[in-house]
Amino acid sequence: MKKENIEPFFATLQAVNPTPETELEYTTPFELLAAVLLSAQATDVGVNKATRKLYPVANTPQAIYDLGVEGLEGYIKTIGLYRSKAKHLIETCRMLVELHGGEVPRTRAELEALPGVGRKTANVVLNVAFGEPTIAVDTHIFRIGNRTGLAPGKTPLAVELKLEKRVPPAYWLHAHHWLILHGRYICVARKPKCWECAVARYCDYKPKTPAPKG
DNA sequence: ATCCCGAGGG
DNA sequence: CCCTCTGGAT
Repeated sequence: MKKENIEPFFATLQAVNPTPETELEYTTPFELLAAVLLSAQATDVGVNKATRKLYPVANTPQAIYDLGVEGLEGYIKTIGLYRSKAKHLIETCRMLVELHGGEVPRTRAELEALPGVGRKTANVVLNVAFGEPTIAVDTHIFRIGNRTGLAPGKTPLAVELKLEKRVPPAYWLHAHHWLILHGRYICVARKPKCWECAVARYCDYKPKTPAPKG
């Protein structure tokens, strides 16, 4: 993507969706952290389905820790990778209680020290819960960065660093959600819907399949 | 590089 | 059937 197209690319996404938000359901920083941890390689719809049952029963580190691994598994078995997620979330809850007074820490280092929390999850929590201008690179954003030529890179971290170089700082705070929603509904993995894409004119990708009839 | 791993869509 | 979904740990 040409450098001069980056500004109109984001200005257009902003016009389409002025105030983008996560579609994960949460009411506290801890509920958000747990939901994001559970969302790895899973859809937000599937995560919300589980947390709607879990959070009324247990929505604090102590309460979820008290469920135990097998108790927690009962609530999240419909989500992929549920065994490792249950194990990690229980251990994360224990650390939040013992090391952080039951609160969600606000630094990247402290977040990434929690089991099941890597760079992407930490970036989402810093952005959504604490308002920091991080750009979390997930499967959608990694795909869009490479497909459009906005921020090509061989790893998610490389794409993230390139985004911070090329995206105007004014767009950083919401860049993650603009890109993820665009990836979820328009620039989808298999057959991107270029015929209804608002930013196709700025994009390097040339569609291989025509628009469906009707 | 490989493993984990259910649900939904095509 | 195969692919994908807001990855992280080993």
